[in-house]
Parts: sequence; C-alpha cells; structure tokens
Amino acid sequence: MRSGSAPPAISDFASRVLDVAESIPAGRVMSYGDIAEYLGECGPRQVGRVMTLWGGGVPWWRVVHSDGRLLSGHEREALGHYRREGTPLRGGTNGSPPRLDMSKARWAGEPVPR
DNA sequence: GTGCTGACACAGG
DNA sequence: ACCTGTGCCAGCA
Repeated sequence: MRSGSAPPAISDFASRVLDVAESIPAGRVMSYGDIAEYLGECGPRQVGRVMTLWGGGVPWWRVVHSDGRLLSGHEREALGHYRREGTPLRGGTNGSPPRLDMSKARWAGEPVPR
C-alpha cells in the first residue's frame, strides 16, 4: 500500500488510480484516458491530478498521454526509465522529440499478450 | 454556491 | 510538427 508516504489524504479513488499505475508492467505504458476508462469513474484530468500528488509513489513514467507523448516537465527522467525498462520508443530518426510507440507500449490492464 | 485551475483527450487549423 | 478551443471531473479560494 502506498500508505505512509501520502502528503495529503489519499482518496479511495486515488488509491485505485495508484493501484493501476503500479500494475503496469515494465516496458508497457497506459495513458491517462486509459486509466480513467479502466476505472470508469472519472476523466483523464483526475488521473493526472492524482499522479501530481502521489505519482512519486508509483512508476509515473509508465503513465503517458494518449499520443504517446511523455510527461510535462519530466520527459528527460522518463526517457532514462524507458531505456532501462526497454519500453518501445519512437523517434530518434530525426531531431524530433522522442515519443512512445503506443502501438506496442500501450497496455490494456491485462496480462501482456506475449 | 461560483469560478479558476489542472502530470488530459479530441478535433480543427 | 505546432497551437487553439472545447469537454471532462475533482479540488480549492
């Protein structure tokens, strides 16, 4: 449980979001909307807010935008983790900013197909 | 109770 | 590739 390292009071909803974030296997990512839809209790913004408050207790770098873009203000940190985890990255073919290959990295919240 | 803000998503230019 | 506007839900002054 994430109890113990909680700045403000964690809501029951936040616990579910964090639980899902921790459930994401290495090399995989989930978008804010995917988590919101997975829970079916809120919108993507609330997921982002939870990550802002308690994201430090979960693999926040595995939570990205639906476009496969990295987190705002933590791109460099996330890149380091992706390379370490082996997450499918896209880009590098030019001077464009690196992004995630959602076609492969996107995870539905179930055991990895393979 | 009202209005603004926010680690977002989607559509259009 | 980029920016803008709108919709979404929850927290806060």
